[in-house]
Amino acid sequence: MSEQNVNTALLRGSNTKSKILKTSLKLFSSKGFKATTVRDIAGAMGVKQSALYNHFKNKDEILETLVSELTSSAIVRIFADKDTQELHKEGKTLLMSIATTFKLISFDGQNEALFKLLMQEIYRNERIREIYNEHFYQENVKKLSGLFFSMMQNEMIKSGDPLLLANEFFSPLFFYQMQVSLLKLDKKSTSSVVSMFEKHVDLFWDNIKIEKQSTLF
Amino acid sequence: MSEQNVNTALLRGSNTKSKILKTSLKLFSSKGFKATTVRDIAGAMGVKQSALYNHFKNKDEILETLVSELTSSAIVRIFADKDTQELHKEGKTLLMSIATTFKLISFDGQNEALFKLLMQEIYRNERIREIYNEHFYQENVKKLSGLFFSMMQNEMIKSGDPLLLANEFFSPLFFYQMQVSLLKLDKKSTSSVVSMFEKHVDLFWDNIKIEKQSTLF
DNA sequence: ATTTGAAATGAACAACTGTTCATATACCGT
DNA sequence: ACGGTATATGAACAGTTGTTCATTTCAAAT
Repeated sequence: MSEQNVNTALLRGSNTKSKILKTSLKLFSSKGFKATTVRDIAGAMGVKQSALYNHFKNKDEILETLVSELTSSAIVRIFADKDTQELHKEGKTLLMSIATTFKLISFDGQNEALFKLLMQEIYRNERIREIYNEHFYQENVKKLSGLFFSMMQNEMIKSGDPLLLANEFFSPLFFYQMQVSLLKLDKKSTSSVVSMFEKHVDLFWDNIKIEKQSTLF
Repeated sequence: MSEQNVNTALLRGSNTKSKILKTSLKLFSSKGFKATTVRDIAGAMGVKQSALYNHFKNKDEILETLVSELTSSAIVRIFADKDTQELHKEGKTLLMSIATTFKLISFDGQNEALFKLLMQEIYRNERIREIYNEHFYQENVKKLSGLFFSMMQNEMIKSGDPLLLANEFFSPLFFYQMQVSLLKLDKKSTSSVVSMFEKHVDLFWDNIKIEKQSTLF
């Protein structure tokens, strides 16, 4: 039975490995890396602690693997599909879709956990700080900056410092995302913060757009 | 010798207690609470671990005491001296002084450590989350909101949603403050971020102010 | 000089930590 | 059916953790 081959091949090997990663991410993101014990992880997946050492050299390697996944996660790839294709969309629509991507991250379990892991370990783990800074912050702000520069040249928005605009557009989105993750921790309502993502884009666009009425003359 | 009395009174009792707090804050804010051992704290102040238990019931009580101090720290009291007296200042000047307060926090050792402690433990410590949310976020945003409302009534700025404006003014300041603390960790230059505090106020004010030229007619 | 009380010490504890390793188990290709 | 390989187990380890406590130190008040 080749079908069973495939099944068991998936069940064996990499399956428990990915289960370890999944369980570890859940625990690390809620208790923190240091406070999570190897026994916690094993216990949560109904296995003895020594079993984990068939898949990972040690506890640190589990974290390192999770951190590596961060690079390819949605958190870091806000512009993933967008970027060039949608560049010719109406300006505000593009900004809104970026804001929505931010917003949705908070409501996907995997991404939310990765974000919480990032926030909790960023002050202790130099590698995480590096990924945050280069991939999450710098890269996205640079792309935003380029986007605003194009918009200025196309006379869609007022001219100014594109990098400043990028930072001012980015930072509230980051802040609201953090607020959502904090509110969800205490099971509080997130609705008022969630609406801020769109309000931010509305206000931001109103402030930078070139008024159409002046094209009359 | 009454002079010696005063000296030894200061040396005894509360002095070692405050030294424990100072040392603990330094260690907690750089390694995290869980990763800092009682032996670390005692060792850093040249004393044996058991000595700490004459001043605090346990390790948690040290953290709780530090967290309590948070409520009265500059981090939480952005509006401390400002508020009512300066309300009649020119609008932009007031906003700029608030932004400067934010900026200066990152460059005062004590406040910087408290901010890092806050950021590192906010996902694990419910009390810290509560203080952050009520005193640092809600309270300041509410005050900002009232400020913008007054400015709208005095026709200093365009009318709109004051709470939205407050959030949009607050969130970049918070973000830049976090950026500074992260850059300083890796001993990187903070100059480009530091200049953002002022640029933020400049741009923000330009967007909300009522153009003076229209008062000509 | 003696008493007193607060603060520091040294030693020890029990619990918990990450990790190792010989052994057992289950499943695959042959 | 068999042998091999990957994975799981049980038990143990050495080190670290927070905390306790009887004893000592030492300056202040009597």
